[in-house]
Amino acid sequence: MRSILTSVQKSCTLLKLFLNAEKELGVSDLSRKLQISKGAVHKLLITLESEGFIKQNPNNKLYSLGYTLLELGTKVKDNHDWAEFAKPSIQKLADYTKELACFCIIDGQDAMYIDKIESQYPIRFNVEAYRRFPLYATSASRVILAYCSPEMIDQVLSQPFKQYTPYSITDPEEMKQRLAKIRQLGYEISSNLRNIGVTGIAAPIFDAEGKVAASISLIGPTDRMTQNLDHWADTVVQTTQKLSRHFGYKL
Amino acid sequence: MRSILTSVQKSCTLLKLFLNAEKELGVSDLSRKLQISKGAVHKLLITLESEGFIKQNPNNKLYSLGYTLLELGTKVKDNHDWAEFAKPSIQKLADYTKELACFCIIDGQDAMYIDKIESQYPIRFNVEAYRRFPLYATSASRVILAYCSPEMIDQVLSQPFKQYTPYSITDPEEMKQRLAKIRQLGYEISSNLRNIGVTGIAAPIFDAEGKVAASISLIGPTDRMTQNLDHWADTVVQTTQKLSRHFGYKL
DNA sequence: GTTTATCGTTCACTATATGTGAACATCGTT
DNA sequence: AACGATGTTCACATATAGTGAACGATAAAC
Repeated sequence: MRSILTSVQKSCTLLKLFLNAEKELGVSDLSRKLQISKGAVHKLLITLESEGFIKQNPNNKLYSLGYTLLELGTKVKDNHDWAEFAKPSIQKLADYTKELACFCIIDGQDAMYIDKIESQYPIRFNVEAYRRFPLYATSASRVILAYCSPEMIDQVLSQPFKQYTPYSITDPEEMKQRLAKIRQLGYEISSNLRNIGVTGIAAPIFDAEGKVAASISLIGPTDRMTQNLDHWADTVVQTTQKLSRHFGYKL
Repeated sequence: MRSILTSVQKSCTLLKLFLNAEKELGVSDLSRKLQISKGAVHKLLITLESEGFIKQNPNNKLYSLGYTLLELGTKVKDNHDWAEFAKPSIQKLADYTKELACFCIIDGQDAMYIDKIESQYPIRFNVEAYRRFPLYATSASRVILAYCSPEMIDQVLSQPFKQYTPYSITDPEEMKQRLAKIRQLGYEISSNLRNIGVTGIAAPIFDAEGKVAASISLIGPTDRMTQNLDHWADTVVQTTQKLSRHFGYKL
């Protein structure tokens, strides 16, 4: 059962290389990063270019991501119903608290914000939508991870953690205890774990089958957040519980 | 010189099938659409799924586009500088005219709106951003096509035209004359060619090398548009000329 | 409740497409 | 002018992609 097509896999990896690199990349550079010959990379690029997934800058011969990806990405956004479903809720949350309200989903081994309403305060924190990050990294993703299967949790925690700040958790056991505490409380409040001076409050959303599906979080500067911490934790939890019920989840 | 990788090409075509189809597609359906065996399609899907380009709905086993495409599409949007460059201009245009103002680019054989400011009138027309359409289809794309190379124009006009309305141009010769008129005037005003009761005004933007790079258009209900037609054509042309100069284009 | 049709998945096999590595052309720098 | 780097092309041998049939599961039809 060898069902992975190597050339297709290579082309996917190639495209994803652009996510954490310069806007434009050259053949030799890609060849080194992918560890395949220049000729092969060139064929990949020609093929992807003919499909609009890649485009070449005629001036410097370098390659960048093509507009077909933008077209497909827009289609993905149009597809997912629950972002539209959750939008009124995070809007209401943001209006009420004046802080950044986010809707976060799990996809494979990663998390991703797929909707957000930004804070209107002059001093504010912001996140990047449609960008993957590890499940252990933020309160928004940890409240999802906490309700995943034990195997899933073990798999995620078996990889080394990126230390975003001096306060980031790096010990798997400590993380496990934190996840247990999330299951006990039903939400999480965390500070300085990914960004110094930033506090997040997050709670999970469950679907009709009782499986965790997404989360909602409130993020902002710690000094402002601490003024209403308990009240806002309540508000976030009530919001997610309402959404879970909308999804058909029974307490 | 066989430099097209068939499996990569197939995977790209497969992904693009979702653009004009249901949200979810099955293996057999895709097999018929792609004209390759079910087993091969399955391998393609497994590979794409392992990279996050496709995801399978566990309930009905059907496949849909994955979030990695959203991630890549967002990166494409972040990359292109000129949309941000043009944004103030179309914003100003929309504020002044109260109609839909669009920024349109050419990519390969297609056109695409990559930015727009919508009209605030209760009765208004709208377009879909980040969606390909043929170069001959709208005034926004025709003013680009008009300044393309003769070979490019011939190639585009050699394919049969889609008849969006009873008034749509279907004769290549008639289209050529229209393009000639665009080059003569420097802009185009068109009505009912793609949508009945809708009028568009468009003018091209040139880069430093004098090559056509994009266009700006103003679109709205014909009855409202006709009240200020000449004045607004002037305004659009002035906007594009200003942007062309910003790009380094010399008259 | 049984049959039928259709679906997604798996498998062994062969033709074929793929990746290699070297040679080439082109550019900017030294 | 020589160099080093680039992107591009090519012929070839090997690994691989696509076939077509069989499987099990599911849902519709009788």
